[in-house]
Amino acid sequence: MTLAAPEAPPDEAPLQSRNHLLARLPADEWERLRPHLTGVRLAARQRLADPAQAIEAVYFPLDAVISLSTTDTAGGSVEVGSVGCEGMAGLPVLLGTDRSTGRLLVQIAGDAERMDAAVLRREAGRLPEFNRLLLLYAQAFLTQLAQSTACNRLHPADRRLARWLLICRDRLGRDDVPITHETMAHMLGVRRATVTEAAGDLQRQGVIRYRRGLVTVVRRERLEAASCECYRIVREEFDRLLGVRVG
Amino acid sequence: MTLAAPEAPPDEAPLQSRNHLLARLPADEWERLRPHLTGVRLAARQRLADPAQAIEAVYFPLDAVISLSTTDTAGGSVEVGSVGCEGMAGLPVLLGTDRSTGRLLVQIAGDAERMDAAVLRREAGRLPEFNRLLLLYAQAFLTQLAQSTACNRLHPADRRLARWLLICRDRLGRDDVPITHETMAHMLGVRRATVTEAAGDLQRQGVIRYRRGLVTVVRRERLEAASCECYRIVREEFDRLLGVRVG
DNA sequence: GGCCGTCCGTACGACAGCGTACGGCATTCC
DNA sequence: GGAATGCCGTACGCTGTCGTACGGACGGCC
Repeated sequence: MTLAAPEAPPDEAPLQSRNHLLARLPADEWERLRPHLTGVRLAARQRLADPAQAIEAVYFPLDAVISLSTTDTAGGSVEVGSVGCEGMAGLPVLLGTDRSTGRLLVQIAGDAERMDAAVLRREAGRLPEFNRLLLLYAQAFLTQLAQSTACNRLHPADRRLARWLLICRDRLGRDDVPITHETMAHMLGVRRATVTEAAGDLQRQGVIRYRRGLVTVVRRERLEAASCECYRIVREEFDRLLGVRVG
Repeated sequence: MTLAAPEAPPDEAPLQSRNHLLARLPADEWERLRPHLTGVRLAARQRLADPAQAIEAVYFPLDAVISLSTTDTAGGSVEVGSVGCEGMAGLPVLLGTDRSTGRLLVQIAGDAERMDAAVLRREAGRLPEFNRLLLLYAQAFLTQLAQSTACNRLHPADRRLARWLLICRDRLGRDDVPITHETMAHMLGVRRATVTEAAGDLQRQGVIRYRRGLVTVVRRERLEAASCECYRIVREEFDRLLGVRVG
């Protein structure tokens, strides 16, 4: 729910974006970027980029969640990172290439601001604060990947599930997460049955509740206790670098 | 072994660095950076940065190998990425922060060029090609992390060992890799015994040979066949972005 | 030459997670 | 109302990896 500025007619563009990166821009840079942003509605399972394909546009989610996943030739696939209102999908464009490595998939439907890749490249060179913020975000994303690498090796499935749900809740900005066991299994790189068991435990403990494709976080603090430390570590790094509370 | 330019006295600085990033700089930028580089010898197990500590300098390895690893409070630790002559250790400095996330540890002793963090920040802002190359390297490193995240989740220990050995051989630039099973176990995040078994298999197949802390790659192409596809994927991305043959 | 620290081989029980599979229950659509 | 479909619960045997542990071998050092 966006609160329009009191003086402005309700259908005018808001003074500040719901995307945390865009919200931190100084007024002049924000004004300059606004004409290049297009509000779009992203549908669940929509593909925004495929491996080895050119990235046409980058996306600043408002309440959508986009996941970056890698598939191997044997058919296995795992999420390696996710992007919500705290960030931007399409970092390779910023870093100087237009090819995606993984697959960008809309995980949870919602709104986002879209910007042409060419515009991003041009404006990042002209607007110093925009550029600085995006590079800081790249560093935060890198931390997220590094932690996930360790997490996938060291931590059991139930704690990783708790972590994933927390992240998703934060990115989404509300407690109702529309998602199925099947999808979570793909994200975590485990069997669906493993998710069912772990989620069942969490539900019996009253931490979450769910039914047919809708998970509800009931006790956030206990979910955090059930998750591995990777959640806290990455979150604190985002706070430190970008000063955004992602939850 | 560096070949000095024929006309120059043998003890003068070489015309081009053995570090692939530095080697790709145009002459003017290289000349400008050279005074700020200090050749250092890195000893095995030396720590170049610790979690949450300020990064004082970045390193461009010549034939040393530096690994970035993450430790969790339970004591587990895994390598999340490694840096050799193809890159630079200390990306956070480029991206706008001076705090390290993981631990930078010298994996294999060797030479490197050292540059003060402050100098890197300043010169990256002034030398466009230097800046461009470093950002491309950041993207390549990101790909490496993403692939490792998936790899740790999807692939069995023996294939990951083969991959790790290949990477290390490439970064080092020769077939003799001075390393113990214990250290490899730490890097892969597995038991020492698991490494012993997997390495024993490779030795029996004549792919590698080893004795007391020295692994020798005998048949490179068969090692590549034994490794998971992650090796090839990351290598091709490095080639594509930076045009360096890392092996 | 003998000692000792480091490094490697091997073994055994335990267990998390896998692959597969079947059945029940909610929706939705006819 | 009935059928089809998607989603979730549960089960069973299996495999990779773990934790631990002991013994042997190499190499440096006194």
